[in-house]
Amino acid sequence: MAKGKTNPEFMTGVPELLILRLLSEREMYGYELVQAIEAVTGEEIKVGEGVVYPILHALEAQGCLSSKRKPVNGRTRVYYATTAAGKRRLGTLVGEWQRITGAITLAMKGSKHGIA
Amino acid sequence: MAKGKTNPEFMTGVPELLILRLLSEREMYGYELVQAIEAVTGEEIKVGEGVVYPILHALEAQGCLSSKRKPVNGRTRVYYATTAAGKRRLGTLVGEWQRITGAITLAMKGSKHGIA
DNA sequence: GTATATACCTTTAACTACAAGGTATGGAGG
DNA sequence: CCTCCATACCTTGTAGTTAAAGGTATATAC
Repeated sequence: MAKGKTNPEFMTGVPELLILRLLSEREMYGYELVQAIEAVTGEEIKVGEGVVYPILHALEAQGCLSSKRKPVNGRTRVYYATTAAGKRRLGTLVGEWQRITGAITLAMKGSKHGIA
Repeated sequence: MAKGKTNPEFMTGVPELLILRLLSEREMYGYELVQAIEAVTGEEIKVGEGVVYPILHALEAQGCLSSKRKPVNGRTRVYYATTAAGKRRLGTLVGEWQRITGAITLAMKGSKHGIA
């Protein structure tokens, strides 16, 4: 099936980070997360449902998320919220993100392609 | 063989970015790059030879790098240097990196897990 | 002579994002 | 009524990537 490029540069772990970040503010459902990610990143990052749902299921299986089904207008929504383990996981990911970005910024210094 | 975790968070594309960045300053050989990456990132990022060599070969196949063999003390070193295409590729990657980090910074704002 | 550092390389495994589909309901437009 | 689109859930298959673990070989140090 898939023809387009997979695993684009610098995207590994980003969907999980954004999902945990958004759910740490308020509970949301999958379809809502897809649009919320686009919104909070200024339309720069877009993830499909095929990315979001597997991550939600995996995080729930790990105990990082809790879910509850809510019927709304005949449709069923599955709302997810972060657990204590989920907040710890988010903290870990944020730390990793800062570690990597810090290292890259350091490595890029003093170049015409420099970042900082 | 492999048992440990592969594809760690936020690392996709990072080795290629660092390799192109280092080679844009001066020509280097594979074994040297492994240690240089560790050095310029303040020991935060370490990549093995099994990561570096395949990337060097792929970039050369794409015309982003040129190579020349130099015998040194009985051993053979393969020095790589960036071509014009390699510099363009580096520019693209840096742009992507800034786009993603900018988007994440935006998304993380106003949280206790915030970045900026 | 044995171990370590140098220097090249490949193979295997695990993970991940993405595309492309599939199912189903409700509302709007013709 | 019928079609289309948005909503809302989901799975499957593929390609690309890193990392670990090997394999080969030479020079130097102990």
